[in-house]
Parts: sequence; C-alpha cells; structure tokens
Amino acid sequence: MKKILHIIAEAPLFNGLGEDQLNQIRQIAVDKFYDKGKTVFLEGDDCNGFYIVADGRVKIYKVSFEGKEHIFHIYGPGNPFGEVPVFSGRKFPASAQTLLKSHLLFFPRTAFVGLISSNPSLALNMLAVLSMRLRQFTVQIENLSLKEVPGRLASYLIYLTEEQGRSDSVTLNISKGQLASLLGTIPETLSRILAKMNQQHLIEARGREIKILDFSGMEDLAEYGKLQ
Amino acid sequence: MKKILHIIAEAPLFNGLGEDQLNQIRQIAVDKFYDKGKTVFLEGDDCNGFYIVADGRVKIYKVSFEGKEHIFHIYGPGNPFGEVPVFSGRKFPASAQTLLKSHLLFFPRTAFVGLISSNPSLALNMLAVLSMRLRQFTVQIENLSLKEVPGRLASYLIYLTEEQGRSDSVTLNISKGQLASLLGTIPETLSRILAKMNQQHLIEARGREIKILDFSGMEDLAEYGKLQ
DNA sequence: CCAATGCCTTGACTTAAGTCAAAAAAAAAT
DNA sequence: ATTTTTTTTTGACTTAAGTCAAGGCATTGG
Repeated sequence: MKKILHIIAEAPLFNGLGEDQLNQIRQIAVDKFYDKGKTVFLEGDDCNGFYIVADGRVKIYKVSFEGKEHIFHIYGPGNPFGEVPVFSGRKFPASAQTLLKSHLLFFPRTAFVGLISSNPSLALNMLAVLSMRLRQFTVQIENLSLKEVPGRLASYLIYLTEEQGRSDSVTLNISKGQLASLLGTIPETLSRILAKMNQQHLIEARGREIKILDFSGMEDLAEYGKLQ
Repeated sequence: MKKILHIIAEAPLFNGLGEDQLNQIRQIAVDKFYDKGKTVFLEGDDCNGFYIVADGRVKIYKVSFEGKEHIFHIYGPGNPFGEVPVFSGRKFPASAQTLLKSHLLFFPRTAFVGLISSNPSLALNMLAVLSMRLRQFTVQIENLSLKEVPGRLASYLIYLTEEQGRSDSVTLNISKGQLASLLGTIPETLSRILAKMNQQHLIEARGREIKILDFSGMEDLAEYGKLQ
C-alpha cells in the first residue's frame, strides 16, 4: 500500500497543487478497502462524496430493465469517479463495483466543497477534470451514434496502444465480455468481429494479447470504415 | 433585445450570485449576433471562450466521415455552450451553428478564468453546470447503448412535456429530420415509429404538434419497452 | 487426472434499423 | 396562385447486430 499523500500528489486532479494544499486534501481523504466484485455504490444512492482509485480497478455501469448491463467506464489508479453528483447535488447516476481487490480514497462532499471554496487552483483543476471527462463522453456518444461496432472496436484498440505506450500490440485488461459491454454490444458480436479482423489480417488475437498487423487499416476502420 | 445584465442574471450558470459579481461578469461579456444557419465555431477550432444563448437557438453537432450529421444538443436562451475546452484547454470537440437568428453572449476565456479564480461561488456554479451536463451525457449514452429508437423517442417526448410544462402534448421546436439526428437515427425510421405510435394510440401526431394519449404507455416504452 | 465452472466461440435464425427510390405533403418563393 | 424547394412519408430491400442454443476451451479445485 502506497502512502496516501503520494497517491494524492500523483492524481491528475491534484496536479500542480502546492504542498500545503496537498496536505489539506490528505486530511480529508478516507481510506476504503474493497475485495474483488464488491459494490462501491449503486445508481440512485445518495452521494456523500467521491472517490479516487489508489489501487485496483473499478467499473462504472448501468443495468437496463431487462437486466442487460452496460459498462460506461473502467477506472484505474489515479482516476477519480463519482464526482458528478458532488456538485450537481443529486444521487449517483450509475453504479460502481470493483473488478479487483481495490484501495480507494474517499473524499467527503462537504469537506471537499469547503476546500474548493478556499482554493481557486483546486477549483480550476476540478473544472479541468470534469471538462476532460465531458470530452471523453462526447467521443463515446460520437462512437455510439456514428460508428458501427467494428469501428468502435478499432477506436478502442488504437486508444489502448496509446495508453499502453506500445506501437503494435495491446493486452486487454478486462475480459472480452466486459469489453463487449464497454463497446455497447454483446460477447457474440465482439467475438465474430475479432474473428473477421483476424481473417483480414488486420490483427492477430491470441487470448487477451492482440497484435495489430495493419495499423493504418485499423485507423481507417475507426474513422469511417466498415469491415467487408 | 433584452438587457445584457438581465440575461446574465437569469442564466442558471450565474444563479445566486451577488450584484457585484453579476456586474463583473457583465463587464467581460461580448455581444454577438448571428443570422439563421450561421456557424459559431467548428470542431477543431481553438477555443478562446464560451457562449451563452441570449436569444435564438443553437445546435451542437458532429459530421461523420461519410457526411452523416449527428446533433448532440440544441440549446436555447439561458444555456451555456462551448465551456468544455475553456477548462480542458484544447479545441472545440464539436461544431456549433445557429438554427435561428440568434443573440449570443461571448465570454473570453482568460477574463473568465480570472473571474473564477477570485470567485469561489462562481467556480462552484460552474462545477455544478458541468456536472449537470455530465449527467445529461450519461443519460444520452445510456439511451444510445441500452434503448432502441422507440424508447429514445418516448424518453425525449416525455422530457419535452416536462420542459414545456404541459401534461399531455408537446410542440417540437425542431424539424423531424433534426429530431432524428438528435435521437441517433434517420428521418425514415423516425417517421415509421411515429406512425406506429399513432396506430397504437400512444400519441396523436399532427405536424409538429404531438398529443400524448397514453402517458404511462410511453413511460413503459421509455424505460424498457419495445413497440409491437 | 478428471470433473466442474466460467469464458469464449460458432451456427442458425430473427429483428431493428439503415439504404435507395419515389411519392406526397408542406413550406417558401416568385 | 402557382411554381419551386424542402420536408416528410411510404415501399421494397439489405444489412448489422441481437437472440437462442450448443459446443469448445481453458482454468481451477478436488
């Protein structure tokens, strides 16, 4: 377990803040530990604060009436989640569950709002974080409404290469079933599309290891393409 | 043309601020006038500030590679737009165009950021606005990924009854083609679904006037239903 | 080593929604 | 009022992706 202060200092949300401010933030942070598969909060729960992942992994998801689950996001170390209702003053719009044994930092709402009020640079950081998140949402909406599943998958794989800093291969850090949900589809469809991409020598998938054979082909697909 | 100060005071973004603060905000607001169908900014443009609609209507949209347009939002008087890159410090993620002759207030970025830094309550308001917007995006993503077109249409019509404060009828304030785009579909599909809803006596559509005959039926549809 | 469980893939089929084309209706312009 | 243009609707067809069901593969535990 890393030192709390260290985790806080590393989080993008608190980037560029001075030592005093970081210490103040540390004062109000509460450690929470969860086993794998535990619920952090459920859609509709009252929001008393937000979280930052110190260690582990958390999924944000919604379940439709028929029981179909859609994963909105998967957050890892350094990422905040559940911040939205802190400021809009309502209930959580989605549920959160750990995918791994996780260590979370909890920031109680009133204390954090107080901190922001007396701390313009923290407020600006928070605004930047929310704005960035809005930008991601824009991309997600664009993908869902403008692209078909192969395009969304290609986008995601390209995004993963960037995130993992590798040029021609990626390792999925979630199951394919979860990936399907994240892309707004079902495991069967994802499986078929991966098989097709293999056939056309765009990728070479072996379990969770995916080698990208034709990067520019994948970029085309991500931008406007269909799989023949 | 309404007085600028009045428009500012009415905007949710500046809700609850004192007179001094409102005056400060007024100082930095710049009037801009646009005819119908004019571009306010394009996706990828550098962001020097954000806008509030004083009068008229603006659509936020993206165009896919094949030229398919998807409308993300339509904003009317009092709504801010283009605030995201002000804080994330990048370019506009989508384009904006007027749907009507419009009067916009422009808030230059640096001046506004300065105002926020010295104004905790303005910062909190801005955080609330962005949070609310994130919540709307969550709903939109949920709709796109979990619901079919009839469900999305039902949701939208219910939302409109609330917005227009009428219990059993709504007036579309955009063309059906634009509505289709807003729902992530095409005019033909929308037309067919409206026809089906008519057949089943859920609604009675006459041009842009839509009477809701079976409100609870529509709610069912919005939540989990399919149209037979 | 083999059973058992969970995850992934494949096949056959259905269905929602998109495409293309044309007609009808409504709105705008002359 | 009557063209002209735009928007909306309808029809026939295609296609992407979902459902259901079964089988394969791999990992874990007895």
